[in-house]
Amino acid sequence: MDYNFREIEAKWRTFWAENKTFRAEDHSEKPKYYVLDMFPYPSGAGLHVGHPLGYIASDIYSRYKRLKGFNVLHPMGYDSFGLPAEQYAIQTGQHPRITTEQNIARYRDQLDKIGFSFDWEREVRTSSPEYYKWTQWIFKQLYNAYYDNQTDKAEPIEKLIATFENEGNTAIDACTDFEEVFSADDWKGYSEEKQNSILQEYRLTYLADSWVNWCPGLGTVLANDEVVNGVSEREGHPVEQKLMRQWSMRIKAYAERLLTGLDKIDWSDSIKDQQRNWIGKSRGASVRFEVDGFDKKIEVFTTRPDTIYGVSFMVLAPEHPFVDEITTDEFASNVAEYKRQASLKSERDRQSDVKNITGQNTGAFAIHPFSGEKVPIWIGDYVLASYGTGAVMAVPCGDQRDWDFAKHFGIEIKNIFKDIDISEEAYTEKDAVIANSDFLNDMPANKAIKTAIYEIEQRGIGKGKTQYRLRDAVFSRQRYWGEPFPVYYKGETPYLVSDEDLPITLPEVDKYLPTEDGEPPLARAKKEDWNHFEGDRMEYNTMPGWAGSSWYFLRYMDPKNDDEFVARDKVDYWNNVDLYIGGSEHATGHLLYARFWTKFLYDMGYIPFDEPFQKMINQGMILGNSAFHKVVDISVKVEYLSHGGDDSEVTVNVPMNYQFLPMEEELDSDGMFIFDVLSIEGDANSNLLVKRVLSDAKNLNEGYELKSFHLKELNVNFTPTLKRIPVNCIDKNDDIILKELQNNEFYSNMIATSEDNTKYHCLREVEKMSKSKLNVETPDYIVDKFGADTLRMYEMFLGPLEQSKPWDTKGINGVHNFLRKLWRLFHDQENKVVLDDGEPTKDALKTLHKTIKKIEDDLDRFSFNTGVSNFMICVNELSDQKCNNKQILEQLTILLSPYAPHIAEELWVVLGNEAGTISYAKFPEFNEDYLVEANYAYPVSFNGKMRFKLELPTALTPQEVEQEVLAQEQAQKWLEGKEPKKVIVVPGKIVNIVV
RNA sequence: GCCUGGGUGGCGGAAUUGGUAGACGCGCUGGAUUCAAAAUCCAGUUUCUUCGGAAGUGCGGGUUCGAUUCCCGCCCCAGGUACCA
Repeated sequence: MDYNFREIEAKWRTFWAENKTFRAEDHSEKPKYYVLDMFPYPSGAGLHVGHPLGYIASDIYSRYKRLKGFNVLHPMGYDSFGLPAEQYAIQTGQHPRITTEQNIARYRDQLDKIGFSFDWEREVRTSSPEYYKWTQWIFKQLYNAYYDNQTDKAEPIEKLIATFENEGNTAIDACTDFEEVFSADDWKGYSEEKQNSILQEYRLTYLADSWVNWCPGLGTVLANDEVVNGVSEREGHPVEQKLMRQWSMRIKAYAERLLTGLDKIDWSDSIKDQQRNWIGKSRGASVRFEVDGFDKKIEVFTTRPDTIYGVSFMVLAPEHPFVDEITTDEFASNVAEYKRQASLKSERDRQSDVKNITGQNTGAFAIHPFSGEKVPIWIGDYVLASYGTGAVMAVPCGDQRDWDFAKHFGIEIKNIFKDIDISEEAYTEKDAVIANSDFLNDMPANKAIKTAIYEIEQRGIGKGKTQYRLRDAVFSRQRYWGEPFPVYYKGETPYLVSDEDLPITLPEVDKYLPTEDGEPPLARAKKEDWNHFEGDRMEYNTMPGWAGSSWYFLRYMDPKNDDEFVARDKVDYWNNVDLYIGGSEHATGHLLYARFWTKFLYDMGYIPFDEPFQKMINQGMILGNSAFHKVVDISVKVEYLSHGGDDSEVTVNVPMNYQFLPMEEELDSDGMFIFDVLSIEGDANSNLLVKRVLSDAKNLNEGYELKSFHLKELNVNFTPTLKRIPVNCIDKNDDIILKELQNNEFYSNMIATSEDNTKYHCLREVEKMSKSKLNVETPDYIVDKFGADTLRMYEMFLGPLEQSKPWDTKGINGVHNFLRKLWRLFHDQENKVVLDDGEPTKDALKTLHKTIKKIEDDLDRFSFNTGVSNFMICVNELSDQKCNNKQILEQLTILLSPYAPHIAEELWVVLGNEAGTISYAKFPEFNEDYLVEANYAYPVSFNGKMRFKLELPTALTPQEVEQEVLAQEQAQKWLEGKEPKKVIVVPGKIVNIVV
């Protein structure tokens, strides 16, 4: 073998590990560069080829930056708290820590094989007590802080308490939903418990009864971003709304800064837009409508205060607190019935049932704050209790839902838009001129909005307001395998554990299930099971999955520090992440929470930056190529007679199920299975089904002799169904490899109707790669067969990093051959090194410098796929030139080393360099002089169509070029004797002649 | 519906500021080598063609000497999101 990748790669992997080649220094004269991957959850399934895609890209970039003279921080770790290990623990009793450790070992093994330049000394695991000690500590900081709207940052809670003691809460503008007013004296008179509960209303993490997404299937609550279409994101269990006492994070306080911060970071528009939509800022006004005959005011939020004269009714959410009180006797039973119906509908139904308009009149009226007219108050479930105030002023002419509602129930539709027809639908554009609206008449909408808000504030019926869709994030989970809270209770009042008692480690429990009383699993721990116990009890909840991942990028800077979460001098040096690579699925979860915590830690003065990830690239998914084949289900009931050693006769009735794998010719034109092929008539030995049943019957009845036998029942489903075939049982022509399939335990009841492999051609379909879809391809297999360098380059060669693309091993030979071709530049037929020490040729220099330029450009714009192409072009050209010049090959080797580090290390030594030094070699310098040519082959086009090329000196002026071109015989031919209308000469590019 | 991407040979894809459309690789076809196969090497490979050319980057228009690239209007695909007032 010429290019022995197995030997080479094993050798350099060991070398890097032993020499700690990729250790990052915390302080350096070099400029720093921080390249981060989203750390993985170590699942039991191991890595498939999609996982390393982003890691390969970030590794290439890290190695490139090292060559460019940067001190690079490129760490890796594990997001190792999570549900799957806990579910496994519930099923098997194995401690999640053990499962997790096993999975991490497997991940590490797989990662190591790919040759990543991680600094493994900095590894972090969110589930290790040394790590979560600091997650608990950050929680404490959040608890001891509130958000001051005046300073526009988080402040210590002591500052708030001092203000309460001196001035009460009127002097404070803080982020809270607390509306009661108290004086300094009131405050001082409150009990500790009362003070504590008021403070909860201000703290950045707080305990409150809140409506949560309760998932009975998982026995825990979920955050909004973990719920998709009313079911849990990962497992698909239904989710319902439930009022529970939970820890929450006051992320709302940061809504505005999370929005504006997006402008200064280099992320994709799609992720930024997702975050903007999630935060959901809308500007408008809150307006209070008096209820006729009650001392009550309904507050609504509207983005269109300019349309207030178009209000012809109001709609409250069925859960709105006023509903029962204001409903008239006449409508009481209908309203009660409507409320009941609405409560029965799951969130999911309510969301999906958009077209169906429902509602109910309450009989009550509100007073229009400007016109004084009475407008009816309705309830309807299209108004959400959880958004805004749970009530809307309905303007049917300007809002399609209000219009539909009004039409459906025959409510008046007022037109307040000048010269606009609203008889067929509402007019929702903000560009109309207002009419029939008293003081707003003849104003364009945007002016009318401002005027209306001014007038609303003047009359004291409301005020201009900014509303956010973003909700505070629930921070408790009723699970075992997560960070315990640094919290204990005296009665119902929570207290923080002091810093010197951290971490509160996970206590051992007998089972990982909730208690009989429905308490979380930690409630099973006895007092002595806790490493620290205070008060009446410890907190039973654990933190959600996103707790540990919200700050892990900081810990890599100082992973072993036992005194601080990160030392200030280290975080000052490394600063924020320069390049973050990971999937876009975390847009509204991890990426938002990490930004939130970063801003908080910045506010508190612990870190010098308030955006964690300066530039982010979202790699696309690698999709699997699932295989399907038609199968026919057959169930058989067999009755047979046998007798055992004692001569006793036994009649046995056995139901058996089989699946037939039919050949294409065994299906008729409608795709129906032709029964003939398994007719039980005829020779038993030649009939596959009979043969199979006989052999199974024998096995079933061991020790007995089979005497007679007949099929009692035979059911055939003549319509074949498509069945997934594991992709490792498919050959490169998409035909099933029968031997492989028959070895698979899940296919043991399958009978192929022929022994010939080529008869079973599979349909392929591109889907998400997953274990359940039987389309998983592992990197281990590729590394074993082709080597890590081939895997790295091939994954990059598949297509643009950010694009989703199907995995297809067909092209892998091309990349592997490229590396072999590279090897052959250095070696002769006998695999002996043959290098030329002399001066390089002009052609070779040109090829090299062209490549330097392209590779560098490609890396700078993260175009790794074209990078691989350019290496191929380079090696093809050098091969054609028969170039084995040492200087050229040395530069090429450095250039290639980020992509294919193992072979580069090997060739680097072949070239006579010291082992291991290539990682910190100097990136080749591009010199344009080598590309300067005396001549250029001008493409000459006529009316934009390229007709021929003409080689001309590059020094010619445009006029000279024009003359030369027109003097050509070919040019005259294309002119057909006519005079050219115009000749355009772009020097060094193109000549275009207009005829 | 809205937002963000995207649509180029048989396939993955390239064309960075408007300037030779299809780089590079796969696959396929033919040839060389071989007893044979694998591997390797060479040539060809957008389509149609009367072999002169003609058409061609989802569709229809436009701007331009020149458009995959810019503008307008559609269609389709992927991802996100939604009674958000």
